Amino acid sequence: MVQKALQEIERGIAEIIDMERIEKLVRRYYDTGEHFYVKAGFDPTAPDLHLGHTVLLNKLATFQNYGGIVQFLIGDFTASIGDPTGKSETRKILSKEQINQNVKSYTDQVFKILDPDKTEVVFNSKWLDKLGAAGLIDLASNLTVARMLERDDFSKRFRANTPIAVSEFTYPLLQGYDSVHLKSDIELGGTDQKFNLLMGRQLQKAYGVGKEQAVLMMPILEGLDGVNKMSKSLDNYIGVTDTPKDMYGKVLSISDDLMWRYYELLSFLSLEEVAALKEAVSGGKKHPKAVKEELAFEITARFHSDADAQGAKKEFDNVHKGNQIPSDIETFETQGPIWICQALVDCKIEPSTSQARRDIKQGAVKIDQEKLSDMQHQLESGEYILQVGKRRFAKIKVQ
RNA sequence: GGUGAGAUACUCAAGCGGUCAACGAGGGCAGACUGUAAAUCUGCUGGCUAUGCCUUCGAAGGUUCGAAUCCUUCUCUCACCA
Repeated sequence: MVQKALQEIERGIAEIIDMERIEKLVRRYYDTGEHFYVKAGFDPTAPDLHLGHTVLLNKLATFQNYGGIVQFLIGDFTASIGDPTGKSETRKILSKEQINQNVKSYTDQVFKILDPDKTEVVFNSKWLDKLGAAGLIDLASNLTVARMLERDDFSKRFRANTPIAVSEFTYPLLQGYDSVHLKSDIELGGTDQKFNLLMGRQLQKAYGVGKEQAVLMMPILEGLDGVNKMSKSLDNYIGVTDTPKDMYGKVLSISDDLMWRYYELLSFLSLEEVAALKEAVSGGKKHPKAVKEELAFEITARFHSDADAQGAKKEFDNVHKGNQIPSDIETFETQGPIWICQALVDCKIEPSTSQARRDIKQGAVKIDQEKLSDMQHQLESGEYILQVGKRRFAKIKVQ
């Protein structure tokens, strides 16, 4: 039983520090029923969860099955200060109301995956507000600058002569201090968080908490482009609240290589089953697209329903195999006659008339499935389906 | 505090008085090929019913017929020194 639990815990992880400790905790749970605490920190600035987050959340859910109580930490303190990390992208300072609102939509989504009865939502402003200057200095004395510069992110930027604000040095410290306060047994995070996660261990020791948290790192999920990490700001994400149609379509748009990565990190199929699929594809027994469809279906069904996934698949096949118009395109009304470029902008499928002209020039614009070449074309009264490229559609009613 | 270097479009990065809406690369969009995949090839990539006009090269002023390019002040970054 314990063996099975440990196997499941280890699946798909990138790196683990102090596995012995995790083993002890799980074993103790089976022997005595005593729970342990698993911490994971979240930034309240981005309330829209995407599949990249679910990699971690799924792992947290696994721990809940084996005695873990999740400490769902909202980093509201840091968010209210602002973070100079992103080059020019200065983080907006959030108000309390905004944060609360974000957290609500956050937890609504999170509890689709996590068990609310085994989750404690905590805010780090509760103890960090009280830390004070003296506390911060005391905290900072636990760390040398040289050590701080070992962090990958910092050393790179230091060498590249890009600015590093002194305040940034405090983030790892504060994150580690959270672990001190919460007396966490295990902390989960992405591999990019390694330094910060280890800081928790170090500080727990320094502050005599009596335990040093084990650290478990999940791989970073690549976004749709297959290169960068999945993130909202890069617009290469699949949101857990995406419509079934979008979700299905987005999964199918990833490359074949990336598909295997998604299978590994997102699918609930056993590793053996995935290996079998891989074998079938490389042996030519299965078409990669068919395998990708299965994945798209699984993921869509998980966040919506089987019926929704069915519908999404049908719609997709109609549009792309049958070359039909999607069923749910937006309709706009306007007065005619209207210049085609203006109409495209009004329908929000082109950002500017300049861009519309360029696309017409390249033969990317269609009216009722017919390619348009006349840039000066006027739409008379009637109803038209406008299309730009393969995936931008709109219906327009001209009076 | 002193000295020096720098800030250019989504990102990196040329340009250093007119020919600059600004080389090049990446990214993005589109076309061909496909499986709305990847790879590859091609075109486009500030706005405006446009062989022209308008707004852009950290900010504000100035010199000039003319400035991203020269001068002044300011803001920010980096390096060395203290």
